[in-house]
Amino acid sequence: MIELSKAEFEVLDAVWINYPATASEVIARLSDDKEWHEKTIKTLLSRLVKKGALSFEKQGRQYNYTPCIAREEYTLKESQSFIERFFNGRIAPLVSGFAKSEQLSQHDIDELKKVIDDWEKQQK
Amino acid sequence: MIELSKAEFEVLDAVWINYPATASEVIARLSDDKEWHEKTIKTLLSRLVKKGALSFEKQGRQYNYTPCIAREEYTLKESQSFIERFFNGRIAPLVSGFAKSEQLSQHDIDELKKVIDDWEKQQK
DNA sequence: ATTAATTGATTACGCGTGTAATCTTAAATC
DNA sequence: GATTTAAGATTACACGCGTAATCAATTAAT
Repeated sequence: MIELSKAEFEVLDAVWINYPATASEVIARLSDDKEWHEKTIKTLLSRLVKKGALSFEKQGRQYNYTPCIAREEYTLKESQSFIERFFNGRIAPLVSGFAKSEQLSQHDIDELKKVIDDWEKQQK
Repeated sequence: MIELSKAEFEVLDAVWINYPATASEVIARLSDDKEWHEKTIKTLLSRLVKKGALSFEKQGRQYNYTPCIAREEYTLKESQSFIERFFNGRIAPLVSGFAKSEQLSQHDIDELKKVIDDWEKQQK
């Protein structure tokens, strides 16, 4: 699995919004939330390329970056390893922890029910 | 929030099994799964103390370590920040990702249903 | 055609982490 | 009491990461 740092993931996340994307586009997308210097973001883009998380094509003197993995795929892997580390690979204890600490809203519950519903239909 | 590295968490996890625990006990508990040198584990114990995750009492020339936080508390915080980073703070998409990729067993579903059930009883 | 601007490449640097080795001191043994 | 042992304290060291600054080269502007 490609291992990304926190900052790298946030940059990749900005690329996933819409791609291919140039460095300046990514910088623009991040400028609202982050106080990152332009240089910092470019460093992170390079590191993402080096790690094989982004590819690029030259377009004039700029690069057009494209993710090499889908967000869903990446977050699934991360979720798996997270749940493995903290909950022995079982997902219910995580949800249960949220429930116990009042972190679940009715909306969350409805969504979870739907996920379960869909799963059961799928099974049949 | 106390920030622990991966290795630090694994050592703390070995203390949570049963405490207070001496360094040698922790080393023994970890010896099955990990190839860590005794010195490495002692370094990690010290760092956990320094970070405020463990306290200790001298017992002869040994230390008796005790966690300063409950496992549930720590994993809840970690879960929150994980879900925040990857799923915008919503838990259902995580579960949904597992479902879509065939990572859920009937057993998981049953557990999840129970969590939901308990939550709803609690609500009423 | 020069010059200015901008892009990516390269270099920088302190801190945390994984992974111990060495030092110091106090307890256990002879 | 002297010596060995073993526990924690201190030191080490390379690599990744956050956070850029500087360098080199190419395009845009004048």
